[in-house]
Amino acid sequence: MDHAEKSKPSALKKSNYHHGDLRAGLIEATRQLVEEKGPDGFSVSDACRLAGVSTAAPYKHFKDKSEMITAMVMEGMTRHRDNMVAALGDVPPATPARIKALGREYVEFALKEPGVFRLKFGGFTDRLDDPKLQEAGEGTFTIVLHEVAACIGESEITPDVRRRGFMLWSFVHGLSFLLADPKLTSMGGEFDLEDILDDIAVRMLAP
Amino acid sequence: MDHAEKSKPSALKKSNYHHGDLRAGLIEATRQLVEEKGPDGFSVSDACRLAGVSTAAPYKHFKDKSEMITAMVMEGMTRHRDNMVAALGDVPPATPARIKALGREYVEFALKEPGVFRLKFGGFTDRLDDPKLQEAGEGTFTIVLHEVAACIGESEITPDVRRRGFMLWSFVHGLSFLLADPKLTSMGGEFDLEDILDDIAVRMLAP
DNA sequence: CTTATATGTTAGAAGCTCTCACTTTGACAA
DNA sequence: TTGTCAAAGTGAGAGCTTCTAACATATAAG
Repeated sequence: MDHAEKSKPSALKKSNYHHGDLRAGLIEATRQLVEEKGPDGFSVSDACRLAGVSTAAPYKHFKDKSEMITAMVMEGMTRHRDNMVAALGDVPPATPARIKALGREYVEFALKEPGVFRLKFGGFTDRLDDPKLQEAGEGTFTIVLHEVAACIGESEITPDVRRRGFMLWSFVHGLSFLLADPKLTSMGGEFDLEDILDDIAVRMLAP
Repeated sequence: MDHAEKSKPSALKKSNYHHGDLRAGLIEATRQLVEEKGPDGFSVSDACRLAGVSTAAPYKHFKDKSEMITAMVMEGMTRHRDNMVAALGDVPPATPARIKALGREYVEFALKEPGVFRLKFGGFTDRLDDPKLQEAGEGTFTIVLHEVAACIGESEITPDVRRRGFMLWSFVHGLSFLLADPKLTSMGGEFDLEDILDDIAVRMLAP
């Protein structure tokens, strides 16, 4: 492991004393390891080994382990939100199909990155109390609320809209957890995700 | 901290070299600490201090830290299920009120013991792969399925029953997570848990 | 009463987080 | 060009942790 990688500086690296962009490197290593071993199996030391730096290096970029995980989760949330927005794509406005698209993307993220997803909400939430996380979460929820409003013909976010949005979120969130856990999935029996999403959208948008 | 507590042996303790029922003591200590500091903040050492034994003592009862947590979670699941069964109490059979009662109890447990609840499903699930946990979970789910079947007039657990049950579970599960997280609760705005449970029961039991 | 077993203890190895003092490097001013 | 400073690494090590091994003690069964 010598040269030729990373690219923040001008062109190519002369030495590897300085990493280039260790912050990003550590975040990526953290993500990989959390996916691989779960949040409890993760250690800063492991991340250092993976990134090829000494165990003291991270502390130039993060206050502590918790902040390192928070940064990784933050990055995951951004990705999650971007995916959801992208999923709306050219789905016709004010249709349940948009709600469905958001839900599908939500679940899909949970399936693709279960470790990160669980960390976002599940295991360590108490500790991850960065207000930025909350902001980011609220931003995403607001997207959902606007879609719900459009679907039921409201021009603004009324209490009814908020309530339905929250219920939809609850459902999709729970569904994601159950599906992301191999031991729980089986209990649902055989079913099709699309059908389920259709079903809940219809039921929750009904008067 | 000398005498006069624990009671597995005949009457009262002479020495405290032997604890009496350390297994149960450690499980309780684990529960307390997980609630207090979160699953990540928990350490076996802490539990030992709380239980008043040496740090090597737990290993006579549990293979490792993970097994100790698993045991605690297992105990929590039993309690959770018992609560749910008790909540059914004398609610008239084959009514949505029974579904509601189960849902309320589910959420209530999550609010009362958020640490344990999250651990059951959230943070460490990969690691907590004791088949007994799965069994216990399935048992509880079966209770729900029977209630759903009764409500929609089926005499057995058809695919439709299973599907609705799974959706109800998803919803209540997600709701529990959102409500158990102080940062997320606010997003739902002002609302009444009873109303929400009524609402979802009606919507999910509709043809 | 004796003795086996279950359940404690102490000591310690290995590994983790995080700090401190030190080194290297790139950038920028003179 | 060159000198110097701040940013970003490093190694060593303190003080935790988990878990093992060898030893100690109490209880229960004979």
